[in-house]
Amino acid sequence: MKHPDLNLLIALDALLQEHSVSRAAARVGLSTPAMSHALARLRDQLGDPLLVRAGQRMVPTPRAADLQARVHALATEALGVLAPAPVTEIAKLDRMFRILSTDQLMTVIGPALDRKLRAAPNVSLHVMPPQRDDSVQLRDGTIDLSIGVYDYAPYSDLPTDLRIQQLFDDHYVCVVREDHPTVGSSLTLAQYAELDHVQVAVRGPPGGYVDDLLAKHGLKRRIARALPYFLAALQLISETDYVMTLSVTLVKRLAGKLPIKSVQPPRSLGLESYQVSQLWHPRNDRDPAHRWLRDSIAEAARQTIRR
DNA sequence: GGCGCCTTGCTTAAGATTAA
DNA sequence: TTAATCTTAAGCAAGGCGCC
Repeated sequence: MKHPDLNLLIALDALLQEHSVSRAAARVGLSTPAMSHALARLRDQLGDPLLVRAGQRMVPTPRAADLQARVHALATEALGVLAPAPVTEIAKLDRMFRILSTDQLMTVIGPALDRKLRAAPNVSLHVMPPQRDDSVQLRDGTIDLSIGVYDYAPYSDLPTDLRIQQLFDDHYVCVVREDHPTVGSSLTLAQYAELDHVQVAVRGPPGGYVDDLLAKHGLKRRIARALPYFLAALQLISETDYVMTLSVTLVKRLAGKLPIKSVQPPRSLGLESYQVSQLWHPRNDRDPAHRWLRDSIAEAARQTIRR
């Protein structure tokens, strides 16, 4: 099926608005002959002269006069569809963003992010726990953005169709209750392995990175309690003799708010630092509102870590 | 006759189609 | 996939038409 040339719709609109080939040409950025050719094609296609000479002027035929309002509405709509997305006024933005993040990261950057988001009073934020594989929901559009640690499996081979931006570097520290009966300011590897552990297992069953490192030393720890939330885990730590290994930025953020103390993990364990990043689907790359959200998160992270 | 506007013929470039 | 060919639309130059 041969489709009509929709450029002719724009040309016809200009001709019916201007009642002049030369002015219509100037209006759409064509030469006069080019517009004249377009008028000839329109005449041929519609079987009507559309504009006819009346002295030095061109006047519309009844058919053209009848089409004028419809053509103008269609041309305006078409140009609107093809125009670049309007610049978003953040203060007037009315939208809900859905992001995946742990309570740990929201505790660290949440207050600073909230201050940023207040620039858009009608923006709301729905934070949900991370999934086994965040990329699924990023791809299908059910979430807008994911914040987390993506430099380990299953994300070490991050799909190339997703965008990632590093937010800040973090490393591990151990915490026990302030008046723990056996733990001082540091831990030996043997002591670390002997203690009962609390682990926050957000994405799946307990175990993982720390256990893999212990296994290299022929050691194994007992995970006495596995919880989905960091704050609940820390509350538990403050009232028991368990030990927990977690983000130093979270521990700093909560300093003085819980009766816990941070303890150097055993150096020989080989815990490495890691990067916290935000992840999104490229369909949102050029969405001004989404870009504003990403910039707000990045700036909130910078402000929080600078402290 | 001069001027302004539109049309027409020709050339060129870009995109589409077809064949190898 | 590439090259050749065809089609289409734009611009340039020139001519036609109507008015003053």
